[in-house]
Amino acid sequence: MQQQILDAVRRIPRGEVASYGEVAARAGLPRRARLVGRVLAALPSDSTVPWHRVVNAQRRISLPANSRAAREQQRRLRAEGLRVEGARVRREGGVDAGQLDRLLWGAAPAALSRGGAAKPARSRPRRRSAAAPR
DNA sequence: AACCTGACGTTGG
DNA sequence: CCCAACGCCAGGT
Repeated sequence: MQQQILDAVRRIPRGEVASYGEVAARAGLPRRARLVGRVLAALPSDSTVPWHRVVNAQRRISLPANSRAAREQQRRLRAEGLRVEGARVRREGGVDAGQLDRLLWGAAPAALSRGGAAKPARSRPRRRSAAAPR
C-alpha cells in the first residue's frame, strides 16, 4: 500500500499541490493522512517522487519551519511557479469560486442570491477589488 | 498492553 | 487568520 501512496503522489501535476489527506484518499486509504507523512519521511534523498507537492490541509508546508527539508520544499515549489509566503503555499493568480462565478457569468447570479431557499451558512469570500487576471 | 508521539484533519472561538 | 481541542492511525518505548 506504500506503493499506492507513492503513486498517488507521483500523480500530482507539476505546479500543483495536494494535502496528505487527499493523497491518502486518492491512494484508496481514507483517514490515513499520517501514514502518508511517514511514508514520505522515509523517502531516500535520491527519490524522484515529487514529495514537495504534498502539504497539509491548510495548504501550508508541514515541516519544522526553517528546517533543511522545509527550505528545500519551498525552493522546489517556487521552482514550479507556486507562491510561497512563510509556510503558506498558493497557486499563482489563483481564483476563488466567487471570482470564477463573475468571470463566467459576468455578475452576481441574482437567481441564487434571492433570499429564502439557499443558505450560504458559511461566510463567502467576496472579493471585489481583486485585479482581474488578464 | 498502556502510553507517547507525529511531514494530519476538522471544528469552533 | 491564528489557536486550541479533539479525533485518528501507526509505530516506537
